[in-house]
Amino acid sequence: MRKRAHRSGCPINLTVEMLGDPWSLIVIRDVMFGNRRHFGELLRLSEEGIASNILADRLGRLVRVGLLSRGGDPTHKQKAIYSLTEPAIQLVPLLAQMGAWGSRHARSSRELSIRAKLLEQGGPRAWDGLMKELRSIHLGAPRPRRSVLAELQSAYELAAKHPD
Amino acid sequence: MRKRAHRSGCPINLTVEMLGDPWSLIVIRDVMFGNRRHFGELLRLSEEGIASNILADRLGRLVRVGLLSRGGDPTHKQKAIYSLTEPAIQLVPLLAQMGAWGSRHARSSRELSIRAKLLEQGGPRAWDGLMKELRSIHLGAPRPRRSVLAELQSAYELAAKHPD
DNA sequence: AATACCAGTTGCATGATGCAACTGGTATAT
DNA sequence: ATATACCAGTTGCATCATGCAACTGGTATT
Repeated sequence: MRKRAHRSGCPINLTVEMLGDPWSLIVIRDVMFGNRRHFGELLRLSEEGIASNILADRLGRLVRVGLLSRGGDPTHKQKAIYSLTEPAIQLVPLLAQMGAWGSRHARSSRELSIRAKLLEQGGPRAWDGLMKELRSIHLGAPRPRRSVLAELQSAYELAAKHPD
Repeated sequence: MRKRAHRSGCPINLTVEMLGDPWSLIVIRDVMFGNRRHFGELLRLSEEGIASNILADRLGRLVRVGLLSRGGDPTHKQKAIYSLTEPAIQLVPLLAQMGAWGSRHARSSRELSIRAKLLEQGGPRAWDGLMKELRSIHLGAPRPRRSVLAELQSAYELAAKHPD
C-alpha cells in the first residue's frame, strides 16, 4: 500500500509537493548560486547548518525527482559531483522572486539582499543570462559572454567591503 | 530557552522559513485565487484535503507572521473572515512563477494549468492588475477596471467545458 | 426545544527533522 | 607499509510536525 501519488493536479500544489520543505530549495540555491558541487562542500559551507543525514536524504530525493544529477569525479573515486538539470535551472525566476520577496518582507541582512535585489532589477534578461550560464556550468553548453554570477558576486563584495 | 530566531539572513532562506512547509502556500493560494475567506470554506472546499487541526495551526501562524489578518463577520458572531495583507498580496509574482514552473515540469492537470499559463503569459502587467484587484477585495482599496481573477476563471471554465 | 452550523481542539499514530557519533572506502605523506 | 586525513554518507535516538477521527462549546435556524 503506497501513499497516493499527489494531493491534487494544481501546478502550485505540485510545486509545493516537490519543493515545499525546509531544505530542498536551500540545497538547490547553494548548488546554483554558490556552485557547491560535492556533498562535503554543501555540508561544511552551509550557511544554515544542514545536518549530514538531511543533506544525504535531500540530495537523493532531488536526484530521484530529476532536479539534480549525480556524476563521479574523475580525480577521486569516492567523490560525487552534483549538477543542476534543466528543470532545476528553470527555477531561476522562482528563486529570484523568493529572494526579492524575502529581501522586502523579511529581515534579511543587507549584504545578502544586494544580490537578490540586483537579480530582481535585472528582470527576465538577467534571469535568462543566468540560466544560460548555468547551462554551461552544469550541462556543458557553450559559455555565454555575460556572467551574471560574476556580476552578483562583485556587487556583493563591494557591499560587504563598504559597510554603509 | 527559545530556538534561534533564524537560520541565516539570506532572503531566500527567510522566505523558505516562512513559507517552506507543505501547507502555508496552499492556504494562501486558496484565499487569493479561490477567495476562501472562512475556516469552513478553506476546510471543506480544499482540493488537497487539509485537516482541520493543520488548517487552524496555519491560519494562526500566518496571522502571527502578518500574511493574513483575522476579522469578525458581522452576520455571525462566531464567524471569522481571513484577509490577505499587503505582504501576502505581493506573493503574486512568486505564486505565478510556482504555477508556471509546476505546469511545465510536473504532471499538472490540463484545466488547472490553463490559469497558471495565462497568469504567466500576462507577465508583470497581469500580476499588477491582480494585485490591485486583491487590494480592493482584501484591503478595501478602490475597485480596478480590469478583473484578472475573472479572466482566469472564464479561461478555466472554457477549458473545462471544452475538453480538448 | 431540537437541529444544524461554526471555528476550532483533543488524542493518538506515524513520519520528518535535528544532533552526535560512527562507518568503510580512498588518497596522501612519511 | 603505516599513519593520517578526506570523502560520502549511515545509524541511533530524541523531538517536532503532520494526518486522521472524534469531539467541544458557542451561535443561528426552525
